[in-house]
Order: sequence, then structure tokens, then C-alpha cells
Amino acid sequence: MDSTFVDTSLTIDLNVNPSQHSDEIAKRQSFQSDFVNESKPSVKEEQPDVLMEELNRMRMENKQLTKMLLIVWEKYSSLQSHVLELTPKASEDVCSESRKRKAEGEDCGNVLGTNANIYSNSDGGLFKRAREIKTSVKRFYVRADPSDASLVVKDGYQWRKYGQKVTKDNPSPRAYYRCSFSPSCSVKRKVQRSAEDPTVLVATYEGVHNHLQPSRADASLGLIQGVIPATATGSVPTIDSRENRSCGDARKLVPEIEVPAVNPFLVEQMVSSLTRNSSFTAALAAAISGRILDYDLMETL
DNA sequence: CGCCTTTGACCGGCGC
DNA sequence: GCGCCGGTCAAAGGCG
Repeated sequence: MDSTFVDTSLTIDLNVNPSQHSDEIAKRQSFQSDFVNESKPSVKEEQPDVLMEELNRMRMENKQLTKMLLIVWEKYSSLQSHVLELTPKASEDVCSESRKRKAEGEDCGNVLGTNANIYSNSDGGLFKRAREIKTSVKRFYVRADPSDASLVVKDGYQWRKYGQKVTKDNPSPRAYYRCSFSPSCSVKRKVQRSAEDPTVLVATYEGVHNHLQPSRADASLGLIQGVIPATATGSVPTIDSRENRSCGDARKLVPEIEVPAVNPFLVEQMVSSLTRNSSFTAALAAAISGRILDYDLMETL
């Protein structure tokens, strides 16, 4: 299953005005090098007006980036809803052609993601089972070296391996992990190399951690590997952690940044997608530096 | 010594 | 009821 692997990672081109872009970068790099290199006296240090102008320009750029991010998010959401519209039938076909065993039913639930409730049929079939088995199942794809036989996915959490099995539909073994950070944490993880693409590890998470992420350094390692949220399989890539969002809701997705309700793990996965894009990280760094400068300015005034 | 991985055995659900 | 299969257990051994 999951024959339609779609790399849903965001490819964000933040190049607002291509004609100005190289110019802007040159200016920015010049400014940043001046900002960092303290030992070297800067011409701009002697020209506060130039600095102020630069600050204003960066502030404008920051606003523009924020606006663009919202637009990109809206487009992403509309694409997401389009995918949701197209997937149900295909998913049903995939599920019905295979044996309706427990695990496979769970996998079908994964295809539908957390929206499994939407597609559950009334006569209590496969989808009902899938819904009953797990309410919080997330799947992620991680790029890995095919020569590396280990099924290691660094996501910042501590895992204890408790089993390994070769499954019927995949020649590579599936590893079973439990969260070992907290005894009360019952989160489980299955890691298996994709049958279609051996360079991809499929990590399936069950449950929600009841503790903080112990190691963000490890998580960042995972990000470098390129964790791809399984958005194509139904997990709505929203910062909002409410997972049982209906299909209709998904269509109305708007950028929601509700900090208190954010699921840290979900955020990590989203960040991972964004950080894979070098232009995005560069633009973000510039935007953040603009924010910092704004803050410094506020402090001094 | 504590924590981890490995691995064969076991269990339970499901289809026939 | 039997066999298949995925998931889990638990003993043994490795490692720092």
C-alpha cells in the first residue's frame, strides 16, 4: 500500500521580485557581514540614517515574508483538500483488495489518516475497525541511506526496541519501538523500509507522548535526514493539533497558530519539512534578524 | 550495573 | 478447528 508516495514537502519560493532578488541578497549579505563582524569598522556605523533605512527595509521585507507565508499556506491547504477529494476511492480500493486483517486495516486507517472517521462505512466494516484500533496514528517518511540496514529514525525521543518482524508484504523487517523516556508513556513506533523505495523509512507512531521531547539535538538530526510528514496519506499538516478535523474542515483550512494547543511533535515534523528548503531557511533567518532588530529598536526607544 | 538490542516463542485475531 | 500473520514477550547477550 501507499503506492502513491508523494513528497509533500513544501517547496517555497520566497523570491518576491526576481529582478530585485540578487540585489537584495547582496545588500543583505553586506549588511549581515557588517552586523556580525564587529572588529571591522563599518561604514554604516557612521551613518545612522543608512542603518535606519536598512531597518525599515528589513521590516517591510519581514511583513512581505509573513504575507507570502500565509499565501503559501493557503495554497498548500487548497492542494491538501484537493488530494483529500481524490484519495477516498483509491484508498477504498486498496483496502478492499487486500485481506482485511487487523494490521492492514490499521494501515488503511493510516491512508485516511486521522480522517478515518469520515470514510467509515455504516455497516461496521474495515474502517470502523481501523477507527477503533487506534485514534492517534501518524505516519512519517524518512529519507535514509539504503546501504544502512539499521532502522534508526532520530526524532528526539528515546525509544526501546522490543521486537522485529518480517512482514508478508515487505521483505525488509519491521522494527517495533516503545518510548523509553517515561514508563507512563505508551507511545509506540514501527519503523520499516518502504517496499517501493528502499531509501525511505516509514515510521508509524501510535499514541501521543505525555512528556516533553528529551533531546532536541537528536530531533534536529532527524530533520537533516528529511522527515516528510505523511500529508498525502491524510494527516492534515496543520500546526493545530486537533487531529479529528473533518474533510470539510480541511477544505476550510486557514493558517492557525494556536500556540497553547500546539502538539510539539507535530510541530517538529512540520518544521522538518520547512527546514529542508534552503531558501526558506535563509529567508526565515533574515526575517528573524529583522524581528530581533525591531525588538532591539523598541528597547532602545 | 543498567540499558539496550536481538531473536525465538507465544498470543490473539482473522480467513478459510 | 486450523493455519497464517502481525504484534508482543522475555531471556540472553552486548555495550558503555
